[in-house]
Amino acid sequence: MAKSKILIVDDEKDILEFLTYNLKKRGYDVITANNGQEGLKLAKKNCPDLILLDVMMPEMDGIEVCQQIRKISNITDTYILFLTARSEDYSELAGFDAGADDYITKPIKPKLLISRIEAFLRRKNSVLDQIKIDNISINRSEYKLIVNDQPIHLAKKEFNLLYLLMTVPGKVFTREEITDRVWGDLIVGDRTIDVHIRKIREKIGSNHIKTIKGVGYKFDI
Amino acid sequence: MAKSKILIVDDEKDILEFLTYNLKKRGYDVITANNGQEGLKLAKKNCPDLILLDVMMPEMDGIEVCQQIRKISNITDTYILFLTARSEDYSELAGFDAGADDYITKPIKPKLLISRIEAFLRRKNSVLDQIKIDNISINRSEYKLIVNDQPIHLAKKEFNLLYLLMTVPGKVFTREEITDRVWGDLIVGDRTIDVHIRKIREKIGSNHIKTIKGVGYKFDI
DNA sequence: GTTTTTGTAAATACAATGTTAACAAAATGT
DNA sequence: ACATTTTGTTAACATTGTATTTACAAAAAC
Repeated sequence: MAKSKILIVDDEKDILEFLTYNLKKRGYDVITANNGQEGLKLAKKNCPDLILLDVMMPEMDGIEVCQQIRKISNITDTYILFLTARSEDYSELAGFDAGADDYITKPIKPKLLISRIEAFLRRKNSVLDQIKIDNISINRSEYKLIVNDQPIHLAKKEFNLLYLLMTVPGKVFTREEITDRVWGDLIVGDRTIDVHIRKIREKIGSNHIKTIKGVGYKFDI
Repeated sequence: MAKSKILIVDDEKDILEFLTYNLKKRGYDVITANNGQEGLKLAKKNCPDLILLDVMMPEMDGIEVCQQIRKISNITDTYILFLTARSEDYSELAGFDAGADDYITKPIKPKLLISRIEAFLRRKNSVLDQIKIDNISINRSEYKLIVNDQPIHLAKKEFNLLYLLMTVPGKVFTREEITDRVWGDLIVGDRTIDVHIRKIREKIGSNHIKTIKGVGYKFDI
């Protein structure tokens, strides 16, 4: 599966750079525009999966860009996320009426932004193919894991389990969630997950996957 | 995450069916009422995440239902969304004063409605997932507690207990409420809660959780 | 000043997870 | 088709961390 494409439209260069950095690090394909007109043009041309749209811009503001984009029939399933300063008194309603899917208020917290983006992309069923966190990079379509630039082999179940944990870093996955999503309907014994976790830890080091006793496991940075 | 529960209150059967159909299709748990009284009763009973409330209804109108609902203390974090015909001259202000969170004007466009609902629920869930008060931040899906920028480990029961108190800061939770919601059906001894409270205080400092003797505990700022 | 309620520390019981090794089942190579 | 290797699962036991109770002290209420 291809990397998800994200278009960022903002007239402030700092924010553009900040977002680009954070999103590229996370493995996205980032395109930028620093005004409404350019944003609209790039949206038409690239059909991004997600558009981050600053509301307050000179000449053509976010609301208008959004309305225009919503008129383009071949980008209907693009998610549009507005960036607003909390103080700006653009009504949220105006944004939603224009076809926005959600709001993020500045200052932007990268973690929150990423988690919203990924929640959406998951919902859209376009699963992330490539996840890179810290020194660990996992690529699903290639069944490939790289730790500290060294390729490491994982068996299928190990791979799927690690991949699952990495799709939402920090989130605790319960044992039930894990069996559901890695084993499917198969019912496996009590210690099976532990053994797999152990094998993964053996291979990627034991400081990434954390046990939350009585709850489940999570991949932590 | 569990399915979100949506209560629709409207006296027009067509609209009720139309909305029910569209929302169920989208995976929501839908409950309906065709007058204000019934709506109020169902709201009390079911604690829905979201209520779609027709303003114009015979006998008890939406404004009144909304006011009543806002008085019920255990459904404070329910979103209430008014349905109004654009022509109706109920003042929007009256609705907001009564505690509405937003308006949707009829005729209802399913896509717009859904996107607003999802924006609301996303915001609600992300808010509820992460609670930050003063120097304490608690994150449910990550089972993570941060005090003064330092991560602190809590055991499961401790975590759930603190989380419960923090969901409604200032509210006194009785011992019964606490056992119900943290321990479930399990019956535990008299001192168990105290011991857990003690352990939490040990970890986050003792100035946040206050004892209301003869009643229970609360998290205070 | 007595009673009730809550706080605390330590002891104990309990449950969840880690670990190893053995075996079964798949996959791969010849 | 057979042998070989890899992968997946289970069982048994060790280990860890968590939950609960106990017994008593302290505080607040009456």
